[in-house]
Amino acid sequence: MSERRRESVLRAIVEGYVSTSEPVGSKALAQHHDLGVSPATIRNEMAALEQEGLIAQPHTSAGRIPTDKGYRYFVDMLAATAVQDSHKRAISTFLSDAVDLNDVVERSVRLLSQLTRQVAVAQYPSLRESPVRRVELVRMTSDRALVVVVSADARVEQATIGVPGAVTEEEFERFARELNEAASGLTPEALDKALSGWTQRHTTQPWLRDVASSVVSASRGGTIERVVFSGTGNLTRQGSDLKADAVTSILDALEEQVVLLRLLHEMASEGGVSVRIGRETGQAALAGTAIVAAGYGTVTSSALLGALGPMRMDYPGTMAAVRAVARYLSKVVET
Amino acid sequence: MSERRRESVLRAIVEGYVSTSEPVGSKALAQHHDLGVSPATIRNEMAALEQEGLIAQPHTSAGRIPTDKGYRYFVDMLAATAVQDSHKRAISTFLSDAVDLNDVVERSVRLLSQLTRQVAVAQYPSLRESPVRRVELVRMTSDRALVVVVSADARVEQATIGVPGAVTEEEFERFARELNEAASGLTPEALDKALSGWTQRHTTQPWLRDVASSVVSASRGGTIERVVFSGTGNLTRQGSDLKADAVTSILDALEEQVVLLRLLHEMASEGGVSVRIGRETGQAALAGTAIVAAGYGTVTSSALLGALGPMRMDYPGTMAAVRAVARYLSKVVET
DNA sequence: ATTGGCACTCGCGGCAATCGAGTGCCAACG
DNA sequence: CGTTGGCACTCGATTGCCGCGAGTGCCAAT
Repeated sequence: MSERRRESVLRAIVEGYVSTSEPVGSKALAQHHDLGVSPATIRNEMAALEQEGLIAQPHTSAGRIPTDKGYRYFVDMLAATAVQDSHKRAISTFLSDAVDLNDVVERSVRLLSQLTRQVAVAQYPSLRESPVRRVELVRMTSDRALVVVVSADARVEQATIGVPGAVTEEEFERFARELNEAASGLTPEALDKALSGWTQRHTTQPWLRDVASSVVSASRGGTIERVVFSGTGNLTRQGSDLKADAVTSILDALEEQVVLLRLLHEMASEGGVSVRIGRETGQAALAGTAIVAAGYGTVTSSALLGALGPMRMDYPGTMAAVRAVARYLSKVVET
Repeated sequence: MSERRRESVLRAIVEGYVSTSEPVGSKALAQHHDLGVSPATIRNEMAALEQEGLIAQPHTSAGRIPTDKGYRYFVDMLAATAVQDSHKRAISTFLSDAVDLNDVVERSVRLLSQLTRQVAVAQYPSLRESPVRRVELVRMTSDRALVVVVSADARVEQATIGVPGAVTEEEFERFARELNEAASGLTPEALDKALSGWTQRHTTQPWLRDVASSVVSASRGGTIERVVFSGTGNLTRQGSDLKADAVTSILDALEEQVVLLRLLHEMASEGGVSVRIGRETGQAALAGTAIVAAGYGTVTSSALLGALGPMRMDYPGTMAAVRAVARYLSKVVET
């Protein structure tokens, strides 16, 4: 009972089940995957694998299918698979003519969902440390103004704040100029100090505090972390194991975002391409599904990109696609 | 055979089928909906309704279900239904503390999906005629700049353009100032003229044309029209008639956006709450589904909001909810 | 350790019988 | 003439049964 062979059997079972979506038995396995052993031997190995909890049989008289643990073992013994050439080409043509960050992320997620035939999710870069490039204060009505913050990496954040009607146009313009001078080029930490100094000098104008705080929050993290997704149709597309109520809870979880964000954060800390299978997600709503994710971006602005689908998933292919898109995305975001 | 009664029968069939999702027969109908007639009479009416193509029977020995046309007739004879008090309260509490337009639209769509238990869709206001409030030109790197346009209704649009490296900081700043002066307060038409004049005066700087065109396109329509949606989980939630492949094509259509946008545009022209049932949508992907939509916003910035679900839908309730949210949304957007 | 053989399990597809909801039609009634 | 009760008929859904075959586990032989 060489360890070697047992792994081959597991691999064959996973591959067989993934491609046919039907439990695979000892006979078919011995025939097709030309490992020079008889069905009986394979049955022995299978029994052992089942003992270890790596495979299971749906009913007594059926073949075996991998369990969560089985998929996990399979993934762990996987060497990195090369990306298909067609995929490579798709990535560069699809992403080359994106116009801004929004567009890049949106295209990426759409592309990834097509390559993997799964639901693709992407978290927007959170831009923790992005310095402020410019701040604009625009008065919209007599009692409301818009704060527009342009960060060094071409992101534009906005917020609405209240302004006392008593503030004249000239005063307002002056404050706007001062603000711009005080804030330009500063990182969030420096910004915080500089602006608190600024508001201190104008204690008669309490609304400036709102302005300052919105600028600071825009520079650090910007808008609330957001997740976009694409390819939800793949969840119900023919060949998906997922039952209707499973799909429902996945869709709900996607829209909830909170659940997903927490999970992605956890995965982010692992580096490289990280995979969560079934229960490993820790989310009841995601039972029966697996997520493949990879970080993208630089140290200063990092986020995640991934694919979500039924546990019965082409892991090598999906991992390769996720890795490739993440890598390409990193390049684009960095420049 | 009073016209009156036949309509009652149709109404009863629709209501029955909507609530139970099972074909309704003459017997059950006579009993539950206390119209003082015998099953036999109802059968006669049913035969007539079937003749007119308003109802149909799935199999010979089953009750009747409404056809597209039947639902349409039902909807047309519907008087406006009052909104539930709980819904009213939900709307004001849910939308009251939204911070900006994005937030308002996002909350609305989420809310509507909860109230109707359908997929809610919303188109962002397209702001056709919104004058420009301010234009900022920010140089990001030596050869790229960001154009930020703030429109009079507090929308911020952005675009990236290329700048020749030869342009100095001083020149750049001067152009930025000129642009701002030339563009402020102008409507798209005036803007177009003013900016073409401006670029004419600087024929040595062809990149200014890019700037001008992005400002103009930002002021009219702004970014590409976008549709957001929420509640996709409702498509597969228990009680939905939709079969898996129907759900797939709906999800695909939602992500496609183009299809949906065209449909919404058509519906926009009808005013009030407009309903499209089954084939009426004109989209093969939306067979078996119905859309209830209403416009929101003012004359200058209008867009649509709606609910999409299986044809077997609570039309009165959905229409009331859509109407209510659209009305509330109009109020918020207007101010 | 591997293998062939063998009895056993059990899901699935096909088939027949039954059931019952619902219909259409017709004759009778006010 | 519209309404109603009665009745024969249709046909999908359910149930029960049977045989098939894939797949297993175990055991004895190599």
